Amino acid sequence: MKSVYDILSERGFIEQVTDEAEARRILAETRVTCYIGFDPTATSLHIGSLVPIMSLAHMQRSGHRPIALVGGGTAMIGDPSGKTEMRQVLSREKVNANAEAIKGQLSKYLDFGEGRALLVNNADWLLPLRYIEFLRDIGRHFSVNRMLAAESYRMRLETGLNFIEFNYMLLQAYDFLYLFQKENCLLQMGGNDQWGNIVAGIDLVRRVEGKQAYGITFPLITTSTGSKMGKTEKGTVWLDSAFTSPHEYYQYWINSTDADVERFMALFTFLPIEEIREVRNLSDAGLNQAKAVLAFEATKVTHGEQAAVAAWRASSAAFGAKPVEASLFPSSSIPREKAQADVSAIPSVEKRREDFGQEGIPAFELFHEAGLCKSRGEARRNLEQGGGYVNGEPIKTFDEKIGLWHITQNGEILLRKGKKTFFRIVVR
RNA sequence: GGAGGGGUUCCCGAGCGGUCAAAGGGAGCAGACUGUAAAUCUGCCGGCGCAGCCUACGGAGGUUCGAACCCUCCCCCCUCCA
Repeated sequence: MKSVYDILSERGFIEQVTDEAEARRILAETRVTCYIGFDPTATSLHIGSLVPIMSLAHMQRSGHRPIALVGGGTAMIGDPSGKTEMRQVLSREKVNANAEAIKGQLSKYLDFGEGRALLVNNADWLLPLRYIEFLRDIGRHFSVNRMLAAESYRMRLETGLNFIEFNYMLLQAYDFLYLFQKENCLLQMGGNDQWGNIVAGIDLVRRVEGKQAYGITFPLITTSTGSKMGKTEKGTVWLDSAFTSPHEYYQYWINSTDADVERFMALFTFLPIEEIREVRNLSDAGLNQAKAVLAFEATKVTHGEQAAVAAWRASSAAFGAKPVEASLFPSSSIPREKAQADVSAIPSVEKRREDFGQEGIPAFELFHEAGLCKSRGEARRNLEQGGGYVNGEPIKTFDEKIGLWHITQNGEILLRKGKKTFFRIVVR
């Protein structure tokens, strides 16, 4: 049977490991408690946190015990690793609020049932720390010389690093020690920029406890076009449906670049790796079907089956997509029939008939109001450049009137910006 | 504390009295080509029904017909010295 190490490895989760042979062995032969830290810097996690989340989910599926650590304490310091500038320090209230929100999100991916997983907040043990004791017990184990040599600090040595940030490494290392002692946590994982912090934790465990702990880092995920993951015209792709609707989430994934499909499926869905490998043999229409499966499965993981189906319907209807063949990705629960024309997952706003008046509303105003464009000026430009449509018909001038006469049988007006951003005006 | 350098539009980065809503690049948006892809080419890229007006170059004042550019004070960052 495959161990979770094999699974993570073949799915592209592993960038570096501290002691590969041993890490492999303990993950194959014992039940391991492992942890990853999440920064409560916003009220929602975004796509960038998906790799860590998925890795914990794989751990749990393989019978190990994951700990999701919300960095309510460390967020008050700010991790300088790999950053050019100092991060803004958040207020304590803000950090607490964010930590709570993130806890809620994580429980959608992991089962925090008794003994299955753990959710902790390092504010609980970091905040009560006493400075002198901490320095004596923990600080003494750290070599400033070695810290200065760390890759994660190098960038900051050029632009400046203040003491509070320099301390970050100690706190994170202490987290590891604490979880090692309290929960017998043997493994810390994290993004590759966390390598220095993770190794510092392993070191601390060895010095204090004389025991061996382990670390795994994930590769930094970028799209093959070179941009960072999870950015769209509307900004960050969040995991919270209040910020990024399931439909937008689905659209984000289905718009993946060809070259990313296989890699993303392995990282962001639970489909069997053998089926994912088939992507290599696909091209054109087949690849587009694979993208639909990627989008569907990824949406299912964070928003659930029902939302995924709704997003699939809306997307298929809007773009006239053909159903995914039964032979492709048999493990996927994506519907195989032709999607019924249901656009209800497309973002919408309600308007009253009176709002349109006799004359109708100028298109650029409506586009702005619908949130399709950030300003009227932008709407104007898009429309002048031929990027606007009502019910599929191109809008010719930026102030073309949109009125009651545009309402279709289902009582809606369908707006579209560019090739793929749709919006519904539901008229009451 | 002393000496020097610097804070420019989403990011990098030019500008150093008018011709500056500010070069160039990146990101982004739209159009063409396509497969809801990439690459490429074209246009756009502060706000406003926009040949005009308003708001902007760390903050507050000042000099000037006119300031992102000059002066004063303040805030923040960097380097060297203490």
